[in-house]
Amino acid sequence: MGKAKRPTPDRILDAAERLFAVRGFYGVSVREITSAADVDVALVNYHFGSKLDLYTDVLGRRSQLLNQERLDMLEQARRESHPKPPAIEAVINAFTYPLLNRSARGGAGWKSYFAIIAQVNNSPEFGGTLMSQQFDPLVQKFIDALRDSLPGADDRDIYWAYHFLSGALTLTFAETGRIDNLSHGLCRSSDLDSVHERLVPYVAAGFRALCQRGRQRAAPPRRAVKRRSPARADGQTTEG
Amino acid sequence: MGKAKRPTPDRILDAAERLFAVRGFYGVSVREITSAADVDVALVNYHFGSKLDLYTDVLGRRSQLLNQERLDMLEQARRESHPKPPAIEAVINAFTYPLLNRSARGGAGWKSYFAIIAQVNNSPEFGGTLMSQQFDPLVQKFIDALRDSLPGADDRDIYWAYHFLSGALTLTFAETGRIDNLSHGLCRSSDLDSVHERLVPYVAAGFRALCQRGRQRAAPPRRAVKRRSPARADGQTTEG
DNA sequence: GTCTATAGCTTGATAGAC
DNA sequence: GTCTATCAAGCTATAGAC
Repeated sequence: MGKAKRPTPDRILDAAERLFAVRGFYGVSVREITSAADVDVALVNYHFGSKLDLYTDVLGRRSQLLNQERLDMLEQARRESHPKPPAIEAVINAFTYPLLNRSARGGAGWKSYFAIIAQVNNSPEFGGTLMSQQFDPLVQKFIDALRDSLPGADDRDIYWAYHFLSGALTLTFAETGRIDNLSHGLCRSSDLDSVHERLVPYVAAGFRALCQRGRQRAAPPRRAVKRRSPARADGQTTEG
Repeated sequence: MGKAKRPTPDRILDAAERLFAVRGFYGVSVREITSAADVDVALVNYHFGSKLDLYTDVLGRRSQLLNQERLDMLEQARRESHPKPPAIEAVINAFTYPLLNRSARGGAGWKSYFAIIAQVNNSPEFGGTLMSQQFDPLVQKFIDALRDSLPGADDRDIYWAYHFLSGALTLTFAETGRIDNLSHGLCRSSDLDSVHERLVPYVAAGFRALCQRGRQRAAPPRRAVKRRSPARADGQTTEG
């Protein structure tokens, strides 16, 4: 970017984003942030308030923009398939593509943002509140779209299937390098195009398998779902 | 449990586990841990060494036991279907059931342990090293089993599909309460039996969809997110 | 094995000068 | 808007008495 000095609040947000991405909320001190941003310590308090206020502002800055993109893409998918509901692949693509695209090609700031999202989503302390605050209105709209695209599905199956999608997606954002170790370099955490190419069909198949379970419809879906094989090795039951 | 006082190292591990589960490695001080364990501050250093040593010991204590259970279950699935490889449902069940069962019915300590795993898995700092250290030898065996059960599959598809499973599973462990908010109480984070019932068919369908995909040619270049760009509403390809 | 004591720093937050 | 100065509290780690 240009050599012109960015406004102080932006400098603080940028530095905070970069540092929080690696060590999380508690692993970074306000002093480290202001030091990296090359501004005075007191300015965090002046511009943002508490450290937690800064943390939420770091997330909100990009979440807002992102949610608009995803909503636009969902609306477009709906328009294009109207009057029928779009295929779930299109819905899942609208949900995931803007994220993976920004992380892959949006620059270091976006990558840091997504790494923070991965941690927040999996935090017992912040996950329930912060994630819901940033994303739930949007997610509700996607849940509605999935419901339209999966007629007759049980809502509980849709919510859990969404939960699995959320976990797979945010672990991807963490880019921990673990799949690099595991695959001896065959796959790379940073290769988000490979992820996107696979995540959509994987998740779509999962949604269909769950939501078509137990349905006694005569009309055959596009693809038969294989019967589950009960591999309860220890004889215990897992269901109440 | 017995009223007899537990050994100091166990008291420290228990308290550390409980506190790390909520606020993570940096969000908890050694003093908080020893205070909760009702032992002296200096005893962490004496019994474990550094704070990070304690953290890894908290994980190792249960990971070891768990991995043995999962391996036993995998071997049993293999024996039962021999000479054919087991269905992938059986492999995925052996991978996930011991975890979800321990978290659901193993008591508070296990729940805390899994909450820590969720955070570590999604941590750019610890995810690559700590998770690999605790689980990769086991995961390699499961990857081999999946390969046997999915003849002809591309290894990259297997690794990425495993990655998606890992993310879905560990987000479940975090039990953040977010799905409770989202579903207005219809689903509950703590209802791990509902998770297990759905995770296995979901993941199995995802594996099959990925690994049985026709050999696809190179992906088309990525499109911009803007309105005029088609959103792949047809679901034919996921490359957006 | 346990505890006292402490070294040496760092923490988040802010009051008040400019 | 920025900076100096400071607060009261907390931090990890350890040496040394018992």
